[in-house]
Amino acid sequence: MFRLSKLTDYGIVILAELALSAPDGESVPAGDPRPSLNARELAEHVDLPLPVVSKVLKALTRAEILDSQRGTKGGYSLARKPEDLTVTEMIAALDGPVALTQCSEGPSICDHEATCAIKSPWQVINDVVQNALASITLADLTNPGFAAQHASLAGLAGLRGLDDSSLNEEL
Amino acid sequence: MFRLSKLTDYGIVILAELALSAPDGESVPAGDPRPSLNARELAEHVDLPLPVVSKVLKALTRAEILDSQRGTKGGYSLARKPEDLTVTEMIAALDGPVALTQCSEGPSICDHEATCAIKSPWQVINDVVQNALASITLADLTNPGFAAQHASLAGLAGLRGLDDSSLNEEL
DNA sequence: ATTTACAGGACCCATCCGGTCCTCTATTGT
DNA sequence: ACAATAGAGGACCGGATGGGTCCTGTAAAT
Repeated sequence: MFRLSKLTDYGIVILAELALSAPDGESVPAGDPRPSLNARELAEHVDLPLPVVSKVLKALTRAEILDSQRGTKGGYSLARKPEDLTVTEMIAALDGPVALTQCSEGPSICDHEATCAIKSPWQVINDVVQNALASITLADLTNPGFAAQHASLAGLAGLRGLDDSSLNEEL
Repeated sequence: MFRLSKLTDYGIVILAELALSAPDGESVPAGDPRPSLNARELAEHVDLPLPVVSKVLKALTRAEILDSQRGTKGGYSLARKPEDLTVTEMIAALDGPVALTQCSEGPSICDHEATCAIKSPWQVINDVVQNALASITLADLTNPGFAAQHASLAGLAGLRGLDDSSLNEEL
């Protein structure tokens, strides 16, 4: 169906929630290990069952996107600044690496390589998508102006039409 | 897993095969209703089971991407020129419309709209991906130089870095 | 020591996808 | 008119995957 899994969707929403709760540039000011929110609080904010949120948080921690702290006062916080976290990474952490087709995962996996007329173009398509997603960061997602600014521009970010001058000023 | 379905993958390969078999610009020269290939021939070329290929061909015909002809000497041919068929359309025909998340499908589908911090950015992400895919046509896929030409450029097609001058000459 | 909260993994169920098959209709050629 | 060919449409089944829950263990704070 060419859709991200719900878990991934949740994950990105949760990350946005965390970014909004730690509005300082340095989410973890190095001296203070107090995590911004714990799983229960996040589940409430996002209005999803705690076990689900918990599952997502664990995956994000394993991917080193979040830092976790155990114990009483434990919880989660962003491991990096929102500007340094791309959508591609979020997806990779929860849905696995972006690979639109099996042959995008690596060579010699597909049985039909011999007869396939378009091996390498797939790789290009994959890269195009991956980079489109890598161009958006968590900071963009939580920036209220982002959607408005890009609503009309988004249509131009493909391989063609890149000489449109209005694209040159970006946030 | 964020992957296209195999059927979609097959479909694109099959379309490439058809494009290569009808190398003239006008795949159907209007006067001659003889389809280029039938399902059995395509199945052989692509080395996939006939029923599978057949299923894909039917879907592509329903989407008006292919023209079909019944009876003896029947078969399939491209309904348009390869330059006028985008990857987005191929995907939509076989996998449904590109909608990375449920809320990309339309408003008021998601239960969490009230609490969701990043409704509209998703729409932007979706558009970015969709347009990245819309920038590639069937003609590109069958062009042997395409992959080589774009291997190094593909990384630049996101929302940032669009002022790179080397992107301006496209095929 | 107790309580809190994360870590890790097992588990079940619903859904979807890949693949096959059967029947029907349209076209061509004899 | 008839037979042969080829697409149209849809039913169907088994396996894989994803969504969601739960249980046990471990680390930190009071």
